[in-house]
Parts: sequence; structure tokens; C-alpha cells
Amino acid sequence: MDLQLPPTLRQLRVACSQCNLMELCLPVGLSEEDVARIEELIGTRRKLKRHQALYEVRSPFQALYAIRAGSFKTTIVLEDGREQVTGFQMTGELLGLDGISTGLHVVSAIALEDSEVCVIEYARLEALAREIHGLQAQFHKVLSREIVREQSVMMLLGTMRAEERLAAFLLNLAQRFAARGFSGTEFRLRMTREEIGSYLGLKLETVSRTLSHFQEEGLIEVQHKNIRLCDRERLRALIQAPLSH
Amino acid sequence: MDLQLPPTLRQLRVACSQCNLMELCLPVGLSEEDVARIEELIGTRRKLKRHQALYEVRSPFQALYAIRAGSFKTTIVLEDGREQVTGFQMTGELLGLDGISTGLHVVSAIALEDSEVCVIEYARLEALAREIHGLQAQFHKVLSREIVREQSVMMLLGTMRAEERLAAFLLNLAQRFAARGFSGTEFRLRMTREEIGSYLGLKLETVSRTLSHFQEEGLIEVQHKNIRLCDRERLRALIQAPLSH
DNA sequence: CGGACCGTTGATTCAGTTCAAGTCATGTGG
DNA sequence: CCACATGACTTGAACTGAATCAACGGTCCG
Repeated sequence: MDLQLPPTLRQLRVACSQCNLMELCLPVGLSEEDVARIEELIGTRRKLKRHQALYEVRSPFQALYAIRAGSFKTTIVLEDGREQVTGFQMTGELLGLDGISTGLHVVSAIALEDSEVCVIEYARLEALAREIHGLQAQFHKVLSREIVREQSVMMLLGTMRAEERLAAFLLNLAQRFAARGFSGTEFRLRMTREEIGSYLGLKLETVSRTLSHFQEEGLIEVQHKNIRLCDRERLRALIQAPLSH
Repeated sequence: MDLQLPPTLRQLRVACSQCNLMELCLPVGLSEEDVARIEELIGTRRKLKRHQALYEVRSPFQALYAIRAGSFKTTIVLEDGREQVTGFQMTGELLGLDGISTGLHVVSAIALEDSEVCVIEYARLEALAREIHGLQAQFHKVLSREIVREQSVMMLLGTMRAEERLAAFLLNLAQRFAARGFSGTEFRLRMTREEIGSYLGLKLETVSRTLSHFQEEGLIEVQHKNIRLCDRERLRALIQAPLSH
């Protein structure tokens, strides 16, 4: 049946039920029939090139976006031009939640590599959430999870030292790669040192130095954007008791 | 009719429609009849003494709390005991959103003064949100607003200098007091210098020094916990261009 | 009314920034 | 397909904003 649709429409209809991100995305824990109904939600998909904006700050909000492939950063800009990365999002994660509050986006979402998202029209999501209990519950959890995530970033920025921030960052990335079936030990950073620094409240030089330092200590191996975690336990211990010298 | 109920029950039934916080709390923008239905939601109220916990980290989540009177801080604790204040909440604001994600609270909520909250059982809220469109919409906005608020704290912690952080903090408080019908120019801090510092990622000495500095500059008057904003414009300007000396 | 907490201020230290120089990688146009 | 330009990363040296350590005054609560 799908095969009879013209190619562009066929592309629109790759179903949630067929998507290997199902258990990371909105349809978590839903029955088969509910997932079928959710598929109505996914209007279109959108491809983005590296550095392209999925949405910009102050643009009107109408949709959420589920990342199907690739990764993004979200950034907020101060009037004087200073920019802060507020998050890095990868496959299966939802973008756009910031817009619900005022109807305008307060961050920009920029692709870190060529990426593809599922467009979830918000009005339809709200309507469907009223009908499907599990979808409502899951959506609320996603919103709350974002609140919790940001709280741990606040912790990181407010009380941790540079080493601890980097360690927490690497472990968090590793854990998310692992949850997606990739190696949690060896991975490629999709963002620059400057973007990492912006996220962690550090300068790019500090990020670079700290990574080198970790390498000297045998905690990780760094080769450009390729990271290998050699001693996860010590890295984890670092978060509570930073290297003392 | 209310008067015929025993005192304890009467207390339970002070209605949203009678509450002067209505336009700050969940019932924003609802019709009279919908507000009447929301009143079913508000199970009980709870009074807390200063320093008392409304909920503790890791405690099971079943309810949200609307602050009826008083104020709170939310804190998150690292395993080594370091603590971070993640927010200050005042009248009309909602507490407990962090628990939705996992069913356990990830922060503790502590009263900064003798306070009172309305208990909103979460299961009932979800059920009612499925029926009342406006309630659902408003609840999602509240969740999103918290995400946005935390993003601006991330900005503050990640890219601002001590002076800017304090200025942003004071202006934010002023704006919230004003929204509640209090003076946005003169107010009393409900929290200690240490708590402010924890929130802003500064030490209490830095908070104290910076406040003194603002006073020398004629930006504010400080007397213990009483603050008076003398020059709002310069304070605001500070956020983009910190005092250079 | 006494004691613990809260806040202020000063001197010193230090983690991270800033400035600078140079290497390496990437990708674009000739 | 190479050459060159640009952006990304590393490392070093000097600087600085905020932390730390310390001492003291004020206040508020029990």
C-alpha cells in the first residue's frame, strides 16, 4: 500500500511503529493500536544540513520535533551577543518544548550534522493526548524529564569545577550513546570544543586542557573528536572528588 | 453553606474562584464553570513552618503544590553533600513538577518562611486535564515555563559574571513581587546570602560584597534582608555591560 | 538575655580566563 | 586533484575575578 504512494508521500509515512526509536521517543509504553493512532500525529519529516536551524529564537511555535537521525544543539543568546548552549540533543529526543510556554521559541535549535526530524504538530498532539491516556502521561514525563535534566545542568554549572563538569558531560554522553545501542566507550563528539565549553560554562581552552589532562591521567583517550573512555570508574569518582593537583 | 461545614473541612474548601492567586496559578484563562470543576482538584491544604520540607528528594511523587502563601526554595544535593538551590518559588507558583518524570522527587522543597500550599493530586489533575482543554493547555504552559526559566538560569550560571548574576536575580525578584501586587522597588529577601549564592553559583561572601558594591554605586539600598532598587535602569544595563572596575 | 546564626569586610590564593602562537584538519575553488 | 584558506584544537604564559581563610559586628530567635 505504501508502495503505491508517490515517493514524497511515501517518505511522509514511515511509521512510528516501524521506527527503531520507538522506545526512546513519545510512543513509550503505548499499545499497538495507540501507536497506530500516534502515527496520525507525525505530519511530515524534515531534513537539515549541518549548521542549519530547525527553528530560531523568537520564531512562532507550532510543532515539536522528534530527532530521527543526527543531533542538535539548542542555544540562547543574550542581547550583547553572548551565546550559551543550553543542551545537546540526539536521536529520539524531542526538540521545541521551550516554545509551548509563550508560543514563541526562546532558543534556537541548530543541526550539528546532517539530520532528520519528525514534525509533530502541537495542536494535534494536545488533542490526541486528551484521548490517549498513555500519550498524555508520556508527554508529561518528557516535559518533566527536561526540567530534571536542566536541574542537573544547573548543579553542574553552579557547584562543579571544570574537571567535574567535563567528566559529568562525557559520562552523560556515553550513557546516551549506550541507550541508543552505540558504544558507550568509544564515540565521536558532534560538537566543537567551543560548544562544549559554552554548555559547561567554560572557555574552549579550558575544555581542551582538561581533556588533555584526563588523557595524561589515563582516564580517556582523545583524538580530535574521537573519545574513548578508558577508566569509567575513576571518571565517575572524579565528579565527587576532583583530582587534587 | 460553607459555614455549616466543620472548621477543618471548611478550610479545605476555600475555592480557587475565591483565591486572589487565580490568575497566577493553574486556573489561568478558564471559564467560570471550568474553574468550578478545578476546585474538585484541590484536595487539601497544608501549612508548613519555616525550614520545614514540603517534600524531600527521593520521596514518592503524588501531588503538585500551589503556593498559597509564603515562599520556598528547591534544592538538589550531590552525593558528597554539596547542595545547590535550583529555584526560589513564591505565591501562586507550582512546586513538584520535578517528580512527574520518574515518580520520585529529585529536589527537596523547603519553606523559607511559614507557608501554606494547596495540594493538587496529580492523578486527578491528569484526568481533569483530559476533559478540560484549557486546563491541559495551561498545565503544559506551566511545565514549559519552568523549562524556560531554568534555561535562563543556565545562561546566568554559564556566561554571567557575579555582578550580572546578582542584578538579574534582583530584577527577577522585583518583577515577580510586582506581578503579585507588591512593591517591585522595595522588598524583603526571604532567603539568606548563602542561599542566594548557592542559587547563583557564588559564595555568600561574594553575594555580600556585590550587594555592598551595588549600594556604593547607588544602584540599590541594602539593609539586611531589605532591598530597595534605586536605579533600575542602570541595574538592567549591568546585565549587558558589567561595571568595569 | 544569651548564643547561634547571619552578614560584612579584608587579605591572600587559585582556578579558569585571556592573550598569543603555532599545529593540524578540512573543504573549496582553481 | 592539489593548494591554499579557514576553522578547530593544543599548549604556554600572564592575568584576574571569585574563592578561601579569617576576624569581627549585628540580629534574631528560643
